[in-house]
Amino acid sequence: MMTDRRPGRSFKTLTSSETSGEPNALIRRLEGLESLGTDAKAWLAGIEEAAFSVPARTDLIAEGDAPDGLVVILEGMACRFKLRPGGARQITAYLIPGDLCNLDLALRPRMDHAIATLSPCRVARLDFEALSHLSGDLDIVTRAMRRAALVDDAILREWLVNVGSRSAIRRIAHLFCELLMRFRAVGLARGDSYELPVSQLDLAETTGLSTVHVNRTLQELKRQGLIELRARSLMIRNLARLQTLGEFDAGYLSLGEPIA
Amino acid sequence: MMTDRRPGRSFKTLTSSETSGEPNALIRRLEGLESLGTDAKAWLAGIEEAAFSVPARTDLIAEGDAPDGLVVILEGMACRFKLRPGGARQITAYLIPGDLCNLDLALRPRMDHAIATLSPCRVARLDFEALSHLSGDLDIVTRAMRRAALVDDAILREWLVNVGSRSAIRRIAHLFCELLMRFRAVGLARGDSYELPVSQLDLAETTGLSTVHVNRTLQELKRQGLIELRARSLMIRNLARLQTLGEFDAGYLSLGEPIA
DNA sequence: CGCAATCTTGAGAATGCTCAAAAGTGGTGG
DNA sequence: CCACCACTTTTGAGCATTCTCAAGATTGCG
Repeated sequence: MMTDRRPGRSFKTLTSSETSGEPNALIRRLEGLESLGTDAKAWLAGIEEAAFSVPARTDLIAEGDAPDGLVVILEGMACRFKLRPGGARQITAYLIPGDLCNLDLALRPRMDHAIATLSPCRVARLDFEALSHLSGDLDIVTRAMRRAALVDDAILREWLVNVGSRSAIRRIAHLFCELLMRFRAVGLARGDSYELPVSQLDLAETTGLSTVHVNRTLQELKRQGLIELRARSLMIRNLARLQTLGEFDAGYLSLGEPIA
Repeated sequence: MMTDRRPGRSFKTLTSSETSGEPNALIRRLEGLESLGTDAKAWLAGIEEAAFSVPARTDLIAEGDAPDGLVVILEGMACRFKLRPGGARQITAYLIPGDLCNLDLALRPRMDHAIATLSPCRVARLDFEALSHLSGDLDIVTRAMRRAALVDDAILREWLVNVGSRSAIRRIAHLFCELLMRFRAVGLARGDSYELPVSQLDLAETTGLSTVHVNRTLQELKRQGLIELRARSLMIRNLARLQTLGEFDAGYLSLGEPIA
């Protein structure tokens, strides 16, 4: 279940969309997948009330859990991962604001993998009851969430291609391109830059490389003038070349206009 | 085991479950996920009528397609894959009898990957209309199919772990264990043996290894007395040791008793 | 200011790759 | 029924990418 943190705790609330009237990341994300009506948006805006903060490197859902609510990332980054017998960790997905942790909770008895924060996060838990009673104008929300799950599947397949067959430098290039597009979709990129609050160890556990090699590969990307990366902030200096290098084609992210 | 089926049309009828009153692979697969009523089974048995044969190495669904029906594998093996710019192919899933190719057809505009047969297959196409009108006792079928999709997701995550972090010999050991369990679930394993109609090139494209290294790794598995593999038929000689080597834990396959 | 985590660098080693060619297999048409 | 052809499997040899180990530099946080 969720680790010992109660909703009430305030972990120094950052300046965030929470205080303004802007749509939260979940709304932005789902709006890219289905056209949401005003009532749907209003309903989704309500999740802010249930939001709470979680520090970095904290389990959100453990392997074997049977969560009783749908967990949504509103700010920060989290990841899905599996542990191998020796303790090695393979990250199988990044969760960014607007992403859903366990959409299939209704059908899946227990989690086959775990979810943990990478950076400090703001998170909401949607009650299973509330979700299953969405109907009428609101079941567009369910459809949008299902579509989001399909995009997650597509991302996972793309990661398998990445790790299964691309060289180190291409893997990282591809990952950085994907994250740019995903952050853009929820309004969290400025131009070709975004915050990437993960360590090189995290990148290593994502790409199937050693930390040492991740480090050297990042240096090579910088040397080639493709990226700048300092203080957990990534600036892509030459997106076209980075895309070519990473063999990146955004089609699998379904970022076109919302399909009718 | 009722027989409510019309005597099969013959596409050069092989000796197969088709001619007997046995449940087809789809029924067996879904029955492992939900308890099906007799009417659900009868409905599923009807797909035999729409079955047709496809030779090996033939595309079933191309990337970019928007299929108008749900494709089901009844016999043989197929795979999902993506092609990289240079032509390299990464296989992202094996489809065995009882598996569904494109369950999300209602929500996904176009396929982000392709599906092709590996061996000669018998395949059925379920009309989208027919599926969307399943209701009452039959919507248990929909539930079972959704659960099957979740298992596919879990398998994909496990493959990412496999390719992202295990050594060559562990990767192949893991894959062989997984396939044993999946074939067993649809009654296609005899003891610890099963037909594995894929080439070493296919295995290479699956595991992210070169064909040469696959070949040498298979020899090592034989040398250690873990497997026998000839004429596309795999016999696992020491399942316990193969599981340990492959770090295989069947939990992610949801093969327990059907969950209520 | 100091600890702990993270990043960086060096050097040697291993796993797995490429290229190339030979040997085996199965299907097909003459 | 055999010969041939394409595909697949196997083997050898050298090499590249990436890993491991280890230590030193840097950063961020309390």
